[in-house]
Amino acid sequence: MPIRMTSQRQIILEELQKSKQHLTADELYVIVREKMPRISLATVYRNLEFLSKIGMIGKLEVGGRQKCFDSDVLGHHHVFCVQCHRVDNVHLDVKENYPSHDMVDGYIIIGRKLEFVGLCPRCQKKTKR
Amino acid sequence: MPIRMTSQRQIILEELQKSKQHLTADELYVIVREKMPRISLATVYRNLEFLSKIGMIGKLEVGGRQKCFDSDVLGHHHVFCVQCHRVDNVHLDVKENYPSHDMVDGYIIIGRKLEFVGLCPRCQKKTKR
DNA sequence: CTCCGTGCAAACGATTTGCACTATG
DNA sequence: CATAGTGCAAATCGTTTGCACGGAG
Repeated sequence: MPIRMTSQRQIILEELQKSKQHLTADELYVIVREKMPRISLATVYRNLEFLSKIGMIGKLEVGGRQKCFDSDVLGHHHVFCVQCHRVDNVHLDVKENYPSHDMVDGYIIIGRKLEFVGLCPRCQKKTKR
Repeated sequence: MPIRMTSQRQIILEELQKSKQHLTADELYVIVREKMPRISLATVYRNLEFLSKIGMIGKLEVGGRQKCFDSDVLGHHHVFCVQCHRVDNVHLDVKENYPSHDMVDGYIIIGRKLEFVGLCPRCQKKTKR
């Protein structure tokens, strides 16, 4: 089954790669609509789901409400602001000393996710004053 | 401001502790309704939010749709099944060799969350056949 | 007696789906 | 030309909120 590359799929993928950070479905919707005004939000959702399923992009489901999608699938972690629910990338070299189990409690482990929880710069200022 | 302990708050807390695993709001709703049939789902949500805010229980926001709540606040990680979105506890001793930063990219780090992603036993069987 | 907490229903935000139509391979 | 993908609107799911009433302190 070859991947059918529609113009909307193309643009969604391009814009996501161009942005170099994770975006939610409707942030991407706003961006894509500039080039293709008649695209529907449902199509954005369907394509993000599809692209993440075939591994071309990463789906990111951290705390808070909306899922994010990310074209850079590898090698970074995330910080989540407890106050405003903002999510940022962390490029921090973490020595991973996990036991080399690929099986835990009956689960086949296919990945690990390290997530930092904290207070973002903006919310620090808000709290201080 | 003393904590006002209503009967519904009491039961919600008890049942969550009794169950010894994390539950979603409406799983707990079903359980609590057996003892208190007229309780409303909104009350369950409001109390879970409240109890987690004052630190008596833990709120867990991993991948997937629903938030989970957990009376055992400490010392375990979670596995998330990519297929059925089940979440389980992992009691696995992980040597944490993180750099001792408490500040990353402007964020004040207040916590870390390690989450495993995998395929649960049930879904492994489904996939095999 | 004073508020905080409740039940109910309605509102909400994010995501999904049914359908008839379009366009890719 | 078959069938996967689209746009639209309506449906769904989890969660939150406004309001009038009830019970804890």
